[in-house]
Amino acid sequence: MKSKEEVVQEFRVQTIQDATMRVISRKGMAAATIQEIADEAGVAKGTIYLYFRDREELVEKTFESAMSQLLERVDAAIASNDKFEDKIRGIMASKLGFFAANREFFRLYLSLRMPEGPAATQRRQRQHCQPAYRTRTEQFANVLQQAMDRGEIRKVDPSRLALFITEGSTAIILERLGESSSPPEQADVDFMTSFILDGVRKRSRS
Amino acid sequence: MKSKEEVVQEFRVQTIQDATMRVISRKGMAAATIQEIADEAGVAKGTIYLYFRDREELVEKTFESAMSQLLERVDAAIASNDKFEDKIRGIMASKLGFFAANREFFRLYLSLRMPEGPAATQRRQRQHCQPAYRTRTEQFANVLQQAMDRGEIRKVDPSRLALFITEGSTAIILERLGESSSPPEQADVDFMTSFILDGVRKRSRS
Amino acid sequence: MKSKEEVVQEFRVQTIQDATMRVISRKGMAAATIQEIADEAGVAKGTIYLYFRDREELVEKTFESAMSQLLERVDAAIASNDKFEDKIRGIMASKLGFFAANREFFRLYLSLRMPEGPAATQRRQRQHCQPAYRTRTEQFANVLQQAMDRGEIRKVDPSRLALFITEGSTAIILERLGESSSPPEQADVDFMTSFILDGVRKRSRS
Amino acid sequence: MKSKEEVVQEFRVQTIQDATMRVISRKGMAAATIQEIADEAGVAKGTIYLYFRDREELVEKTFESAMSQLLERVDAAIASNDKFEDKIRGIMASKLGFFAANREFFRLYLSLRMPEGPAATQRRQRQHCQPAYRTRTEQFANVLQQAMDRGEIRKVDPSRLALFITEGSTAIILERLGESSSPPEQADVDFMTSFILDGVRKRSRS
DNA sequence: CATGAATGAGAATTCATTCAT
DNA sequence: AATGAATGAATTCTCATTCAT
Repeated sequence: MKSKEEVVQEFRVQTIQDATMRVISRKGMAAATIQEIADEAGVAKGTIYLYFRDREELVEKTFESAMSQLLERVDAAIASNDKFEDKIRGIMASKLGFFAANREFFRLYLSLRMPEGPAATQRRQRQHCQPAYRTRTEQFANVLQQAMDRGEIRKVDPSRLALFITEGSTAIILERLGESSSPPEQADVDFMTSFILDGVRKRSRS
Repeated sequence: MKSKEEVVQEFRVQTIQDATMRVISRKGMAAATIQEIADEAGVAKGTIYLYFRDREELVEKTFESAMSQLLERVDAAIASNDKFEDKIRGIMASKLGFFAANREFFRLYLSLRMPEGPAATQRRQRQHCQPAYRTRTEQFANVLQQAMDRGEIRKVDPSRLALFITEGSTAIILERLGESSSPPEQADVDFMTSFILDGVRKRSRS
Repeated sequence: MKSKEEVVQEFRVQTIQDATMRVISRKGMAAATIQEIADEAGVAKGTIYLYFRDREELVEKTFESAMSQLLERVDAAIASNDKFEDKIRGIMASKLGFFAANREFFRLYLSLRMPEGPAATQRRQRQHCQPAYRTRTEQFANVLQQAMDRGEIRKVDPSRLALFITEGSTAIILERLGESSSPPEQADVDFMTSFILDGVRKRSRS
Repeated sequence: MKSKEEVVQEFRVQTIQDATMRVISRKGMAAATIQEIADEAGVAKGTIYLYFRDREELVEKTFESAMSQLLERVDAAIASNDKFEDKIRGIMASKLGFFAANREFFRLYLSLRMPEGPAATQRRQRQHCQPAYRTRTEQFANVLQQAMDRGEIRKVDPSRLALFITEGSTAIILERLGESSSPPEQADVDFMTSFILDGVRKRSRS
């Protein structure tokens, strides 16, 4: 049972993280200032530092929090007993749906996925965040591995495959977010699933 | 016929752009300062402003310049009379080879591919740069369209397909750059080509 | 007769002042934050403001409170009917003993002795505190004056003399506090007394 | 032979250090902000960082620079072949004269002499500066030691003696600076010299 | 009374850009 | 043309002080 303080605490954290996401979405990672995030959240600058050590932790935690929501969705798709095709379909649909509902998160996602240089002990951002991205890709690689073991798909390097598909689908999402009018989600899910499974080669009779 | 001044001018521009690429590669977009770029190029800070209006234009021009080199390579692959599979193979090989030879460029590429928000009046980056990226993807979409017209591949939305493949293969390159020892380029080219053409579904008899 | 409220009040004030002294001792004047003082005192930040107008008053009152303890000791030595040499000895011993027992106070003492500029509208300190320091030196000047009047010592400017001796002995204390192993208090008391009375000139036969 | 750049460089450094001294004198160590120092020096905030790494280095270098001027004066007095009394007189006169001419420096001197807490990794000030103070006292202790060896003064702990005298005389200077009208320097020099040599005990016939 | 979350003024530092030499 | 010293806007983070609970 949560104490009142904990509830308030969580609410504040959530409010600030939401604001962070919105601001990063609007302005991009580098241009999102603490002041603007504070304004967006409707709190004072100092308040943010009550809940997050510094800018870095704020971004990191915000990312992880949003990411875990995505992972939950994807996990559900993965955990199903569906056959491979349906799993893929489910995963693609999860991603698409999630990002459609959390447009803002997408830019954060992209920002953090991009690796900073090795000597990146710079002002703005370190690498802590990659784990979550890695995790997600590896998790997907596992799904692929299992499908290979069960003979549902061809044997290839599951990591490479996971990467290709993950990023490919991300691009589609990115495109959708930029479009003023996109095709229905289902259409893109179908397109991706079909491409992943069968590629693009024309067959005399499938 | 170029005047001596023009030659010097071009040489300076090239020197500065090369330095820009190296520095962004090393430090990442946000941490690459004009000072460091100037040092790397062996010129004074002020000199950079003789050839580029501001930091933004410098980055943009640098990107476009490098991009056009990539496009040249890819164009060659596209222009060939090869059948679709070989074109894909050629395109993938071009990309892999180019980025392997220009590791530095890759981070710049990633930095700029990421769309900045509409209200992007930030300190360190705006969005002008997308054209070149768009161009490349559309160019690839054309290749796909032609292959569809010739009946070499199934009919799907060529833009979506181009995006998926472009980003998917980019991810593989990114991975390669991060690995201490990668498989031979050829292996990854084969993997990608095969995946693109036939997907991953196991077939009773291919 | 003190009411219960007054007792509680005094207790709080004392607790907070003690904490203040400890924290300033540990961290130095500039780095002693209200938060840390509150933590040390085991009260909430706000509580401090119930008993002290602001940081400045807190430090000032703390200083004066501790100072009055020192004055009490010194007064006892002064009030004795001893001859000058013994008074000096007593005063020196009081100071040494007091600061040895209240190491923490010493840094506060030093911090506040230093005069702040006239336009001292600073963040962390103003000048109000000098009175107590002045008082002590003047009190000592009186002792000297009396000794002069009684013909026990030579006639010189008593204020200058008081200053010189006060600060000189303070330096010895400061040194003692910094040493890992000091000579016995008595040795330093003797040294100082002897120096004050007879100076350092070698005499053929004293 | 100094190049023009070096001259300008030194001039800037000097200008900034002078301003630093004035501001610290006016406002005290803790309240002297970079902005105010910049304003006082008539340069922009950023310019200061062209010549000093950070606030700490600025204060430290300023202190050392001024200190070395004081040391020069004192050295001259020490190096003389005068007998002990005259050396003391010379040293006292040097100090008095120096601080009278550099009133501003005095507060800086006091600020830095005061030890910061052991855990003093704080925002404002570390300890680097103590060496210069130490040096000066030790140097003086050497003078005393030599005088003892030559039998000019009694044998006592030279370090303790040096401390006492150094701080005692500092207090006199401090007092002079605070007075609206002080006695002539010579009077205070005489007073101190006489006190140091002969103490205050009244003698039947000297 | 006591609390401590919230506030926001203020400090240090960085770096793109300008401009006199 | 080239330079690099100077600039100052912008940014992060701290902490004394207030005030609703």
